[in-house]
Amino acid sequence: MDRSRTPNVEDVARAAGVSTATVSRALNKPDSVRPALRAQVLAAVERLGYMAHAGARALSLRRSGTVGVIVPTVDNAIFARGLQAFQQRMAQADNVVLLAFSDYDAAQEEVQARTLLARGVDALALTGISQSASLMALLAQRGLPWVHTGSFPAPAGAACVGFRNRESIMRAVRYLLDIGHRRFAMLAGVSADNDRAAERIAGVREALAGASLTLAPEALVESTYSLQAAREGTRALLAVRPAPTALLCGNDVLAWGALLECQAQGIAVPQQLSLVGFDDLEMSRQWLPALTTVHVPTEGMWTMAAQYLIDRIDGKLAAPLQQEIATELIVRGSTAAPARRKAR
Amino acid sequence: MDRSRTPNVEDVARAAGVSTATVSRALNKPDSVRPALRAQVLAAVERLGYMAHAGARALSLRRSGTVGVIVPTVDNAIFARGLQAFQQRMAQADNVVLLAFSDYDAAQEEVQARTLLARGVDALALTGISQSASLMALLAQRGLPWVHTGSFPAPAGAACVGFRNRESIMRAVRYLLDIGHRRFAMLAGVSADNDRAAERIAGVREALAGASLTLAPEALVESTYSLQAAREGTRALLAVRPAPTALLCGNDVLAWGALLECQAQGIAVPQQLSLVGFDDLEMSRQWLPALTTVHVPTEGMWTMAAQYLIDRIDGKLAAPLQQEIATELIVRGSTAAPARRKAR
DNA sequence: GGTCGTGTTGTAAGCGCTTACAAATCATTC
DNA sequence: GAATGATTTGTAAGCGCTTACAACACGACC
Repeated sequence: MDRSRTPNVEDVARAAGVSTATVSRALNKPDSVRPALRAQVLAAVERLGYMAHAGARALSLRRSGTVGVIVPTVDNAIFARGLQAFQQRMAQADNVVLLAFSDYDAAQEEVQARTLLARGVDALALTGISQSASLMALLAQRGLPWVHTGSFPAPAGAACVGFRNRESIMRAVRYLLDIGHRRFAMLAGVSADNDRAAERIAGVREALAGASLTLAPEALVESTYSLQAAREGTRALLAVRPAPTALLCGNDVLAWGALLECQAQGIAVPQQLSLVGFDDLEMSRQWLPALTTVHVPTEGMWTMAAQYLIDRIDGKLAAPLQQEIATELIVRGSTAAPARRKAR
Repeated sequence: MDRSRTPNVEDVARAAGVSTATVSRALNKPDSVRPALRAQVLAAVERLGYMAHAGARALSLRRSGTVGVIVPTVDNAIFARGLQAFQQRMAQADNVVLLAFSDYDAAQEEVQARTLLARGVDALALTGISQSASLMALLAQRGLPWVHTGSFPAPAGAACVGFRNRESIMRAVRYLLDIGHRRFAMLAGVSADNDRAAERIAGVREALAGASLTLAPEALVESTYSLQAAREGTRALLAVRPAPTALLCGNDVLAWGALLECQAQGIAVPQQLSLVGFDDLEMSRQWLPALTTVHVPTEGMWTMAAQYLIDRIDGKLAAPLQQEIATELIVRGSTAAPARRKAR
């Protein structure tokens, strides 16, 4: 039992008294080899602890069984959940996931994508649609299947599984308008290199315009997605006069920051300020008050994205899919009609 | 410009008017080829959009440039942050990260690990030390470098970068004892397949024993790491009589759940109940009251784990490293001396 | 018994890369 | 100018797997 070398097909073939072709067949299309032989082969495999060399396999199969995914970060639960769903679906299809982060930066995203391509991924999942043009060109040129998640629609020729960020947040704004709000502020995500953040800002603007309102420059703050930054941003917005009665947040994390800042300042939510998030993370449900937010079916979305790539890799699907996901406004305790008299 | 095939070394060699060996050298050890030729080669590479086939490369180099990591989940920020640090360090070293999840289940962990091994990872990072014996045997037998994170020490022969979970939480308990607490409860993580959760329970027990106290069976609840479950667990613990004055939580997520439940029940923290977490996530700092918790330098820990694997892959390091990381009790607003008179 | 078709197995050619070794080139020294 | 050594380049083998194709075995049928 010297294990000077990790065993290869040839070793297994010898041990089982068959040819390498038979070993390969026994492993990859069991039906094509007689049961007796197959058993011998599998026994030898077991005995030697054989595992096919992935590189060699990729070389001859022209596919690596590997799929890349790039998310901005995984520190936000929305991506954490999505990534997990994606990985799970991929694992079921016997694909393994190569992970990289863009940190909300298109240049970094391109660098990471190139690295993944160099590793021979069979497909690539990306977040949003604000990738660099050169990255898009590269993917198209190499004929690699890829999909954008979280945004809809995607540019022509590209596949996506996502939702309309603009329309989704517009529903929230209209709801606030309906219950009487007129003075709005927005704590948005950083819109550079982030179409979703940008679209949500645009959505708020558009919905307000529908009610002949506008968002004053000082009533819009872009913030990174940390609680710290969100609190600072909120502080600035709370200082605006006349004070806003409703604060729209680019996502739930920002909304949590806003809520914490309100608690710290003793501002009652929703009595003095209505707060709306976006994403509907678990914590938003548990918070006190529970957060009114736009629900996004993240797991389902990423699972569909994974499935699309799988189908694409298998050649079961020829054309790029553009799949729209429905979102839903979930009204909870953080929003209410504005107080009758001028607040504060 | 027909691109019927993705270009290979031979295409580049032809285009640059050199041999394939020179192309390979120009790319991998530039110094060994004359500047003039090197420039020709790089130009051809650029022109053709050449990218070396990773599988072929892995086959001939006997290494894949790929490292696997298995975490229980990424839904908890502690792993999200760690994973990100790990990926970043690996990317710097030109390694790519294959991700899989164990979902706190040793059997699933083994399945996932086998999949990663089959994909030819050069090394593997694991969470904790409660892996199945068969997985450990497999890794040892294949001679694959691997590392356990978050636990210290690891079994002989294994490498780890982690901390002493038991001693870490004991400091928290002693602090509570010091400020006068005598009635304790613990909202622990599920200890099956989770040495960290188990050690933290053991630590609480041990520290209490040092003060001649014990944890009554009904004063210990094991909960999964969701806010929902944590709240339910807390509810049970709050119903224990005499009521506890201090609640130790297995991690920050559980502590958040506990805090939310207290808020919902109108129990004042820390006046009526002192609350301690574990991990020191960003949110714990921002919360109101801010959470007293055990700080764990996650990013640094995972970065060191990554570095260890890199060194191991490069052969720069021969023996398994057992690296202890220091933790620190951070006292914030969620703990205080118990009220003088019997609570409630 | 010979022929044919069907199903199973083996032989060997690649997949694309790196690198040991051989060959060629070039500078240096006598 | 030839010999020597150092440096650069090319040739070709080999990494481990899959699979086209050839070979073979076997039963059915005439």
